[in-house]
Amino acid sequence: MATIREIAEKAGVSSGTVSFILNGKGDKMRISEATQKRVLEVARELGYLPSISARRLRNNDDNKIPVITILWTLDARASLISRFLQGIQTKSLYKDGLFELLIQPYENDKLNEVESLHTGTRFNGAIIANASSEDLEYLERVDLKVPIVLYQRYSEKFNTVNVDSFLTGIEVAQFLARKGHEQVGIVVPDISSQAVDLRQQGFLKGVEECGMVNTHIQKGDFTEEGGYKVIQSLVKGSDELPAALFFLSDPMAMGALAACHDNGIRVPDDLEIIGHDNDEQTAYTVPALTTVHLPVEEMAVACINQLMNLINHKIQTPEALQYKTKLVRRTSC
Amino acid sequence: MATIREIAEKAGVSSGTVSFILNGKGDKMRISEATQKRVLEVARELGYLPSISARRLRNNDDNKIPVITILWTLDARASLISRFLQGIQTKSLYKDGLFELLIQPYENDKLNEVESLHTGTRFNGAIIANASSEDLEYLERVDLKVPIVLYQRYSEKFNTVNVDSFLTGIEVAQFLARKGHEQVGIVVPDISSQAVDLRQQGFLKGVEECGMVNTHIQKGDFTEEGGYKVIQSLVKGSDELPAALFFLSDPMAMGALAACHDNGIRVPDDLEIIGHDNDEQTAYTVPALTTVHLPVEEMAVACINQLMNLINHKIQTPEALQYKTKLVRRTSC
DNA sequence: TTGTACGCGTTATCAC
DNA sequence: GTGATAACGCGTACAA
Repeated sequence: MATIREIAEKAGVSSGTVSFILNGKGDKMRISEATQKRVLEVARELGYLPSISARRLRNNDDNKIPVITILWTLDARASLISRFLQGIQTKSLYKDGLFELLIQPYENDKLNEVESLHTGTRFNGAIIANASSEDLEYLERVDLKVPIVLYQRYSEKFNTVNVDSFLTGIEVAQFLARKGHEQVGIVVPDISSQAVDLRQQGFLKGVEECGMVNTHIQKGDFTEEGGYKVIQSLVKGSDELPAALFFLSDPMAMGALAACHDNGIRVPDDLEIIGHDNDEQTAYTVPALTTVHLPVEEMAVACINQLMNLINHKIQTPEALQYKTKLVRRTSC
Repeated sequence: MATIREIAEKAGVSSGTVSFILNGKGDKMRISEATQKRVLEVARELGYLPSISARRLRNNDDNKIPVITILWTLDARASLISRFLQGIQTKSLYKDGLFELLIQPYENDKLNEVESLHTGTRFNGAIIANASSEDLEYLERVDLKVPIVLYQRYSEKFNTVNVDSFLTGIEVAQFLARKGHEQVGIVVPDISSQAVDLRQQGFLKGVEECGMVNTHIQKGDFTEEGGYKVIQSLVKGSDELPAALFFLSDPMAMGALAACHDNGIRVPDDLEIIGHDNDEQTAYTVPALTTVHLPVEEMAVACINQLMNLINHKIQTPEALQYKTKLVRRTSC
């Protein structure tokens, strides 16, 4: 809270002297031991916290390259950020030194508490990931001072990098229909998400169009445990199991695989399971998980490029980039 | 690159006018359409990038609460950050609003390229995670302008939050000995890491002390794929399999589980597998993975607390906090 | 629309 | 030997 000048006054020296001492240049500047000690003491008393922006402004290491921030939710989905970063890394986008990258965690549904979106005092541009419906509505409503790219969400107001989630749902349904299934189900993580909603709608539409029956819509926590519990409750219930279950998140599908194993349900013989995202681990589950590949890495690169173009005034009106998902067939389905 | 004043000059207006226009207050300030257009045009030409530190300094939203940065490597271990964040989140440390948290990715072995450690122009304090031996050596050598806490590393120069990795190695060996095994092996990720080295040394020491024989020291990539390949090469080799294999990383152990399944090696009957870290997924592998619990969540909280105390001048001399690992018995071993 | 004081740490110049 | 003074970086906002 205290500034260098307040310390100076209280210690009876000049602000320059304080600066030297606080930066360990006291000896070099031949400032007496006594003064140094006194100043350090006062700084401690006053709880001195250096102003990093003043330093930065003075040092001129600002304003050369833009600071890009990824706003990522601080919940179970935090683990998904690693693929996003890998995408940025492998394209050597990062090494070119054209921007500085930071990740800022925020609480789901509380994007409105990220004030720097209005003040513009933290970054030159932001990629917003996993925005909940509430967060999205907030974004539509307010005026932001900083260019933004939305990842995996759609909006007419902003630049977006997305995938056709509705189509994905349809395609998964069609895939299951081609395999000859009649009764299928879907498991949905209990988070508010445009992408999840669309996948579900697409799937249900596809199921109907293909003449199948959707017997289960289960909700659960967006974790392995959530998926595990879904299977447990299905087993305990009296209902017949569907032929296949589409999990809208890989971690949930992995939990389900474990639950099937524990309950003696053979996958894919007794129940087929299909996940979504194609997380790194899914190729190494037992049995290997069939899942929908989400091109996270490419989308990450696209987000950065879009944002850089926005920051560099190369884009005027919002663009919506669309990527394609792809079914990865392994053994669980 | 261009400042507001340069734009003003080129557009033939004052800097205040430019500021108003660039912030969308042109209409409110009743600045003519023509001028607004001209200024916007010049700003685009000059590639104007607002100085966020100047804004921040002016807005006085600096200097209230400290900015804490987590320096995390931008490699396969990026996924491990989620547990670290969960620890901070659940303790509501984050919600108290006593600090601002950022994650800054850096390249393994290139901590020296993170200049803000010297300039102090980005954050008030940093938690450094996963420092490689090279990075650690660098830290020992240079003078930093910012308080630091090392996570999972030990150094006399800095505050550290750690675990006794050597002891962990010994304890795992003793555990295997108690199970009556004679021939065991260890699988090590090929990254330079103090913690990994110590675990390995401890394990080998323990193996010897317990009268067992270490038959394999395998290296591999720090990923599921790396673990998978280790098993593959063991299978192809002519050597007999050891009774148990200690993987120094859970993802590798999970890959190994998959490889065993694919090669008809029954776990734990033919080969026992034990991992390290107790990642979220390990409870849901098939079979469930026995592993060493690393108290990441508690350590994360400790890191933040230590760093805050450092920033608030409450700690003078380096402290080394020590946490305990714990074996989590499941079915793979 | 303009002029300008301000926020705060840094450092080169100057003084005793 | 010890330390003071003041210009500077750049966007903001208020008085004029």
